[in-house]
Amino acid sequence: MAKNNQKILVVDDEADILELLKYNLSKEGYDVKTASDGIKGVEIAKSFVPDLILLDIMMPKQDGVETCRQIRELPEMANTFVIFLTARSEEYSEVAAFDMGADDYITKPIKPRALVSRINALFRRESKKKKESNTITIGDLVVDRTSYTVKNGEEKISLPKKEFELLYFLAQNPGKVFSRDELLQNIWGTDVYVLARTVDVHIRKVREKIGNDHIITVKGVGYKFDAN
Amino acid sequence: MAKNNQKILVVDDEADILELLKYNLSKEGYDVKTASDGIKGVEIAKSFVPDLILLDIMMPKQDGVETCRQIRELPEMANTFVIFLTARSEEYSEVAAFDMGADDYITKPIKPRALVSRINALFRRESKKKKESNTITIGDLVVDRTSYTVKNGEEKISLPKKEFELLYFLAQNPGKVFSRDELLQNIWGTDVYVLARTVDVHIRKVREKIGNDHIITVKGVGYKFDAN
DNA sequence: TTTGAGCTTTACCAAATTGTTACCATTTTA
DNA sequence: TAAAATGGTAACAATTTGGTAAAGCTCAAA
Repeated sequence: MAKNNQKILVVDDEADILELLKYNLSKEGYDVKTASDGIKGVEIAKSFVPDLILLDIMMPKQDGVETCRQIRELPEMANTFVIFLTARSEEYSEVAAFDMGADDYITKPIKPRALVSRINALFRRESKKKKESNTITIGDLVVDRTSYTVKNGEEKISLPKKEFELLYFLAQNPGKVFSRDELLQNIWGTDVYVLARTVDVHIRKVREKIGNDHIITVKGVGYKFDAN
Repeated sequence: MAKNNQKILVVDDEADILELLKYNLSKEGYDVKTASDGIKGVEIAKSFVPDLILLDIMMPKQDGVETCRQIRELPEMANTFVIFLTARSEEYSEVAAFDMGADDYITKPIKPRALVSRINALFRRESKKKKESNTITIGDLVVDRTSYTVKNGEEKISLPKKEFELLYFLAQNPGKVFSRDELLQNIWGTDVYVLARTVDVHIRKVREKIGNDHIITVKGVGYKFDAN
């Protein structure tokens, strides 16, 4: 049981495979749903919005390549990985698959342990990337630490240091309320003595720039970032 | 009866299956009730308020999908898992099922041991999540200290400090009656002198926001939180 | 080194919200 | 029915926060 919270959708026409994968991935802590053909797969993907889709290529009704194409057209699935499952013998063009936006492919027969560790690695890499790129995407905001900018839809806003740090810190723990003192501790450091009301002013300036909908005041407690 | 305290409702028209599941799940420490069709299932769910419902899809009178839909409309069932039981052959739409708010489905024939471990895993994951998020779930209410919010079904309400503290304190000890003085001691602190009737006003405000069904007055004694 | 622009901090006031008390109506209990 | 307890309302007090402006500070360019 991992600390994980990632969502995975498995699409395959063989019930055995669905069950095998679901069992192994659930055990690992992933939130797994399954679909038995491509059309259902797309449907479920729309509401489930998984982080990763395991997609059988050879399926009746609608093959994996076409399914992948449809998924790639959905904007909410822009950050979703797609891994194809393919029988070794199938001469389905890898090229076509990668052209459709697949990120990887795995050949059957599937070895559960290998698959699981590969997927773990995928997510590890991804979370590492995010950490390194120092970017938080949350709702309609992209908070980018490398450039100290916030992108709100179209416009890219550059924030001064303290304002940025404040926003970045709050956005790292969306929903969690921080008292002014906690914010001072974490952003200003323990050896700086500044009045707590300083935080208010910065909050105000950040709000002025990104809008009032993101940072919420909890009276008597502090501030929190809310992802709507 | 083991350490467990989770409630499971099994709905299926086949008596054999009801018995099989009830036996195995009870042995595991779950509090299991059964219903032999969808209509009865909904009825029992209303009073039993299970944490998980195992729902046969193919049933006379009222099928599982419709039953699930009805259950999803009940606010007190917002945190209840639904797992469909389906014969492999049935071409009942998974999509419809997931759309109705199912969290999973299990294909018959049922393998008791696999089913039990799957359910155990489900609850383990869930309880871990809750611990991490510093949350009390009680009936249809989710009281979240990290965000100072109360979720009553759909709507998320943000409470100011005193009101939240009061609700949180009562919800921590559901069923236990506290006198006004005890509440003042615990929430206001020992060095604050406030009239006991102040508590009443706060209780009233909390009730105004979350409804009158949760905090119960015990005349001559004080207040308690009741999980219905 | 000086200067100046922009950032950070402080101070202060107004506005909004929350907390407390008092009082009367209503309900419950004896 | 009388007494006690609680609900509801409103006024008042206290606290908290938003907004504004000015002083202090930093850093880079001249």
